[in-house]
Amino acid sequence: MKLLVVDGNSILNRAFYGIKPLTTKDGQFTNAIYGFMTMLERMKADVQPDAVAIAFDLKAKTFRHEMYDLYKANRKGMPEELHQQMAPLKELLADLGYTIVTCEGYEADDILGTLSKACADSGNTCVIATGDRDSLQLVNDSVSVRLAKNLNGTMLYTPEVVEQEYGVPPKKLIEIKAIQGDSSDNIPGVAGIGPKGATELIQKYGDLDGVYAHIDDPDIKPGMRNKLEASKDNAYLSRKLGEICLDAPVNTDLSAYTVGEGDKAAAARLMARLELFSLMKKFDLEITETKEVQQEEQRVFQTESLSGEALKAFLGKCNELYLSIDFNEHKAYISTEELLYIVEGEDNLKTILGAGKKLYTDNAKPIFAYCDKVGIDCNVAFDISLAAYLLSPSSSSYELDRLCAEYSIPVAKSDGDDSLSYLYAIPALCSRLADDIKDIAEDKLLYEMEIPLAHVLARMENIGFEVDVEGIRAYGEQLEKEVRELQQSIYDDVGYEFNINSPKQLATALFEELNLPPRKKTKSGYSTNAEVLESLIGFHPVIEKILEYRTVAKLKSTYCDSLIDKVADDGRIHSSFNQTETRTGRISSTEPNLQNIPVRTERGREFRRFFRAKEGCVLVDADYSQIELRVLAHISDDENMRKAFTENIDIHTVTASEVFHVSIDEVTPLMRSRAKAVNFGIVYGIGAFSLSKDIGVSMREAQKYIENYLAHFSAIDQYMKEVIEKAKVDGYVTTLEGRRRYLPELSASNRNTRAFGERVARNAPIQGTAADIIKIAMVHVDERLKREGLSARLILQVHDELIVEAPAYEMMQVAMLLQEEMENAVHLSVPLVAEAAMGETWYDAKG
DNA sequence: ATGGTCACG
DNA sequence: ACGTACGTGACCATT
Repeated sequence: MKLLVVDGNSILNRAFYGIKPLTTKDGQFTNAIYGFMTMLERMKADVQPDAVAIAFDLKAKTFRHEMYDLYKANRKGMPEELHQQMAPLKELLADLGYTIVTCEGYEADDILGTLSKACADSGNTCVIATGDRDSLQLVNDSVSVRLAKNLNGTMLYTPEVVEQEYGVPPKKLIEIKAIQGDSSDNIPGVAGIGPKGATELIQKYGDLDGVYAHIDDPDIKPGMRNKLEASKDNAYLSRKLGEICLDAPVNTDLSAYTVGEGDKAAAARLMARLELFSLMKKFDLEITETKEVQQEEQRVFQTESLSGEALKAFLGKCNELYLSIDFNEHKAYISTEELLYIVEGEDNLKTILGAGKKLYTDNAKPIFAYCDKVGIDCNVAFDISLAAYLLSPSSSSYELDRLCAEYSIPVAKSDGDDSLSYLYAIPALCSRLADDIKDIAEDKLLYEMEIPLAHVLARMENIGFEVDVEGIRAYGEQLEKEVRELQQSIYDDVGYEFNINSPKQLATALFEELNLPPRKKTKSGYSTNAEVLESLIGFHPVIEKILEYRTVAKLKSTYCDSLIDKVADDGRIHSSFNQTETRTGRISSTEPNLQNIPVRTERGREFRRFFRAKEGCVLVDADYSQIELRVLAHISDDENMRKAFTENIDIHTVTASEVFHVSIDEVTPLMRSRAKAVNFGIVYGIGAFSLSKDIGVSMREAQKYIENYLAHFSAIDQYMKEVIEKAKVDGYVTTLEGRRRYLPELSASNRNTRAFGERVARNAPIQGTAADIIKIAMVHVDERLKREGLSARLILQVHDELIVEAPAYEMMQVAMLLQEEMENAVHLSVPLVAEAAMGETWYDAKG
């Protein structure tokens, strides 16, 4: 029989520190649980044990452990984020049928020792899974150790491997440790002797007693002899501290550790509560029925096809449709009390969507897109993904299966395709999410902003943005030529050919071959980012070439090659606008991302010449002026900042005048640009360090700017403090329209994590409110364009900028309308200002 | 899959 | 003593 003994605390620690923080939407940390289960599964697969024992520490009380505690006293206690994961982990393990072993007065180590000895004594074998090298002393012919390196990797230690690595058999490790000590365990050892010396001594004299018996041996040099004699007591104490107990009073009947059936349903519910959905998949678990429903007979749903007259008859009987549509297959799935109807074919699809019924669906945008394409009106009443996003904007997925698990919605058994089973849950999910949305007062946000916006975005995606493919191609060839020339010139300077795109190879070239001074390290080596390179300008002519190369190569690969790839047959780029991606409420753009087309440098900006209005049309582009600072002025109600905006004075100049204590006329361009950086910093949750780096002044200087700023805009200072305090109490911050962002980071024990949470608390209401405002404007602009019978259409949003493609003769009307709707989207205590410009291309239309 | 880098607001 | 401004997405190299 083979027993796997898991060192619970050690593996949990590995998991906790090895995986980035992960929390449920209400802030329960789960990363260690996730990591533990992943590692456990992996170990089980590797080891193929007949039984599994999982050992955990209890509070230690024996002599050895009292001493141990004493020495451990300066160790940090378990952080709260880890501690809160202990209980659910143990519960989960029990639900999965594992036996947890603890023992009053003994540590997990001692349980490992005792069980491994019991295995060996009874002719069985044992594998110890741990992250801690202490257990290596337990290795023998019947006992091996799997040392966890990281999430995926373990290293197997047999007696041979131990001897090869340490130069002594496993039993002697403790003798070495007695001399060497272990600072992480506060085992003192002999001061001044390290691993090398300790190993040599033990190899020669066998054990600690042997060493002291031969203390006068001439092979022991005087210096070492003195150290050994001075720390003799410590050495023997260390030996005692390091020895693992082999007779802890735990059940040594191995059959007790066979993995049982457990309670799979409970395990599934717990994993769902912990939002560990990938684990659920790995363990092949799913929520089938909630507890209450379990009492009843399990419901089995049936599917039935519906079309033609039967479909019309069905539609005649209902006002609301709960449905999900697969547009690839042209199939609609309609969920009712007892049946899942499957409706196939485009004609039937049009019948359903155009019937004027209230649609409750998991994803409205494709429905809007389809209806728009085929020219029918639909009436979307609810969108599950948008509701779930508003409820929990930090989630990574809003798929039905996940949501069912998260909200404990039972998924019934289907009589056919199991992948359809969650579609039955749509009505229950809609009802539950609608209630929750109402509870947190985000119903207006959902029904009046996000759902109508989905329609606008669908139209924007359908319409697309015309591009001049030939223009891009020609520009690409020009850039290509430049890249090649720079590349060759860089090779000549460095003296050999290498991949300039590889940060690693570039670092070797710069910091080893050319011996330039490295400035900053990354996880995997020396940093070669633009900031570092700029600081090296002047050391070697190659630096500027590399910077240039980076810029040109980036333009070529990201903005020529990939953009050309994305042009559809209609000569237009149809980006996807994602409405459930960002944690602040902004939308994002992918495939391609049209929200990061270059503008800051002239060479990059050229790309905007290739984005153009179609024949006979122009682009009308309007952007908000300082929307985030205006939002800040409003929510903080700072008199001085409000005044600047009300009187329409340039805000950066006002800031400069205050920060530098000069009059408005004395503000120089440099002062203004520094003040601009301060304004940005305030919005992001400023620190003197970053500000100083950003504008190139000393930290002292930067600190002074910030102080001056907050002294003058004192309501902002006050607001920034209050918003954090409130976030700590509530657990979330909100925007003007009530959009929430939860901040579990604020209760973290890690200082940096907490500081991050505080910056987010300051930034999210500002960025999020600005996002709310432009979303409202988009819905209004779209409505008005249609209401006024214009054929102009919104085609792009870039956070504070809207682009409309309009027939040339509508240009002025559209510009007026756009500006008006943007400025009047909401009414703040300061005016909102939007400025419109027109042109044939994006380049020309941008102010 | 992850990290480094860099494009945007 | 440590890390260091908010929010994104894409590309490339590397594991």
